[in-house]
Amino acid sequence: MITPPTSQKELLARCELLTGKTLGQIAAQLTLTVPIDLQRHKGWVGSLLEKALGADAGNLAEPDFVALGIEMKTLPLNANGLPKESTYVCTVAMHQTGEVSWQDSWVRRKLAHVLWVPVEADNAIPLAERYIGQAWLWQPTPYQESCLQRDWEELMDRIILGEQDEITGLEGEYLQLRPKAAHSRIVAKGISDTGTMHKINPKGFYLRTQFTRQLLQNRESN
DNA sequence: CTATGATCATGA
DNA sequence: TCATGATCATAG
Repeated sequence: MITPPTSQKELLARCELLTGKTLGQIAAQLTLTVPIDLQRHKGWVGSLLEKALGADAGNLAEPDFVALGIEMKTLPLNANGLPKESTYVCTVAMHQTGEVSWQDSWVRRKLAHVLWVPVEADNAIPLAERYIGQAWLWQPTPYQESCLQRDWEELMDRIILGEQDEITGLEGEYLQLRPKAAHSRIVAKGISDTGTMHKINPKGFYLRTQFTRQLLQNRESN
């Protein structure tokens, strides 16, 4: 187990050591085996890089680097070097609905300070041969945050009205709400328009690739 | 079940 | 081709 970085500088220094390495090389250093593909190991790349960088939050609802308050996200890149998938942020909180503000929302806390780690994700490249790109730290600009806040407030308004089941991934310019569960039959507690609990399929917030593509493009300014 | 980490797979 | 909805693994 690698000790957590004690400073932002140390974290970035560790990232530099990973830049230009392959997933196979990193796995070898940690004595881990590389799966054939990600079909049954969807979170493998993220977990590998967390271990390599010394993330210590485990599966707690905390930023990956607890002391630094920094969340790490891998950014899967397609053959053109652009983000390939949306980025999961967190599940929608179904408790305390009606009294959550953007300022203390889970989404805002998660995205307050993010270490983005680009990783090749073109399926034509064997997993072990995929390269790590240069990671960078990001904090939302006031404009970016206002966009996220607007999407979040629109979605939360509907959830508070008990319309969570009607929300589709089509809504939200940069932040969307999509299913997030082991499968579509699992149920969680939700809230109806009358304020009573009922069963619904859990959903989570995701950043659209359009948003992360802009972050990648503007990464020098962050 | 909920949290962590995400990508898969299919329809449009 | 690409985004939405569905799904996979693991820990507690």
